[in-house]
Amino acid sequence: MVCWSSTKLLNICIAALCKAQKLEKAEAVLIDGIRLGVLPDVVTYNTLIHAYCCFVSIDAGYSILNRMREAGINPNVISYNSLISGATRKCLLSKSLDLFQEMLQIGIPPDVWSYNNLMHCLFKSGKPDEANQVFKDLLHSNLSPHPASINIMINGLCKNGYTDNALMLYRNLQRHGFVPHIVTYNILIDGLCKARRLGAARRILKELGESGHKPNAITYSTVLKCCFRYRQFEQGLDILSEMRSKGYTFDGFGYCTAIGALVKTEGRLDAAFELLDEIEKEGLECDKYTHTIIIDGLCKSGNIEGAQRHLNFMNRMGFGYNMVAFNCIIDGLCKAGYIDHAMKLFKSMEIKDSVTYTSMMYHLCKAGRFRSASKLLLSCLKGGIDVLKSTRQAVLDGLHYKGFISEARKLQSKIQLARLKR
DNA sequence: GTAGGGTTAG
Repeated sequence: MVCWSSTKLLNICIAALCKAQKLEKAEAVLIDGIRLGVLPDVVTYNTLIHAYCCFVSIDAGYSILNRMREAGINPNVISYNSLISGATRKCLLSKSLDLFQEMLQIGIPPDVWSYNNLMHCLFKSGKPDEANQVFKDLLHSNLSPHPASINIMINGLCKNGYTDNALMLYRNLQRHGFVPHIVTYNILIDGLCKARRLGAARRILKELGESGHKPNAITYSTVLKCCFRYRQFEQGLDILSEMRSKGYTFDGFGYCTAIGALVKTEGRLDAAFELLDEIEKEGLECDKYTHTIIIDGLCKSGNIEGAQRHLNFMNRMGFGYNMVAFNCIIDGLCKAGYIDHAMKLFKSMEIKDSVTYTSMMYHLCKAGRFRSASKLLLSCLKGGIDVLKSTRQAVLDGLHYKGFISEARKLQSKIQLARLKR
């Protein structure tokens, strides 16, 4: 009795450490436990398998399976499901299939989640026919499908371009008493939107309203994304205000979707800034990607000072070094004709990438400053930074055009040398 | 355990 409860304690402790990604500590606790006579059980090892699959690798998870066998504990369906779901997450189809097969061979009967994971993995790997076969196997087995099985099917069919089949399956199941969940509605709305089937998407949205389920944050960001994708800006903004008036919950993700779409598709910075205010009021967070889209939008609209101010604002907010924003500002400065200013900023940057270089070189070439561009190209070659072929060519052509033939030849040979080294 | 993504050059 004492032993049983101490194993349970051990498991709670290991589970907490695994959840915090402290795998080494979890292992240490396991070793200490064994030394004190607390025997790990199948739950202990399954917890470790799950954690290793999540944070290390499937192979690391599998080695725990071997360790548990050596300790005289037989793996169960949960051990295998953890491995298969890990493989599914990483889209390792052959591993998923092997594990499923292995499970059957050693006589562990798969449960509905084994099937679900396998279906999901097949869909993610672009094998809808095979996934459909697994679904049929599930229906013919003595197991009953979980609501998630249906969702995985509908989602997989949509993602693989079989929106009609997804809709047919949905209607068919409904006739047989299937009650869709909010997840099902969201999957269908997204799938139909992406397939440009807006009428059908609207019908599902209406059904969702009539079902008694409440649309959630995912529903809204899906619908919003769809509105902006098809340039229905006013409708998108209407949906936003409708949500506000009805007091629906909306998360930062949804706001970011809306802001990004507004700026990228039509340069609607006014509306974007309004939403940014609203995010703050709601106590939600806007991520660095969305802030960077705003900075780029400001640059593209010619408001480089505004972009600079927004970058300063990001710094004050505690966002780290934002190379992409610098790249946007450099590009904006060049396009506005302030190449020297851009060059100064370029030189001050702590970290640069191929975009920084490509952008700067392109504009130097455009301004006829081929020798400066050539210098930058040389430092790219030295630093192993990739540059677009067209930009490389522009530098070479420019040197030729200006009559710097020997410089062009030297550069050409250095480009070839760099290519050979790779 | 299944649903909504992402930033910059050319």
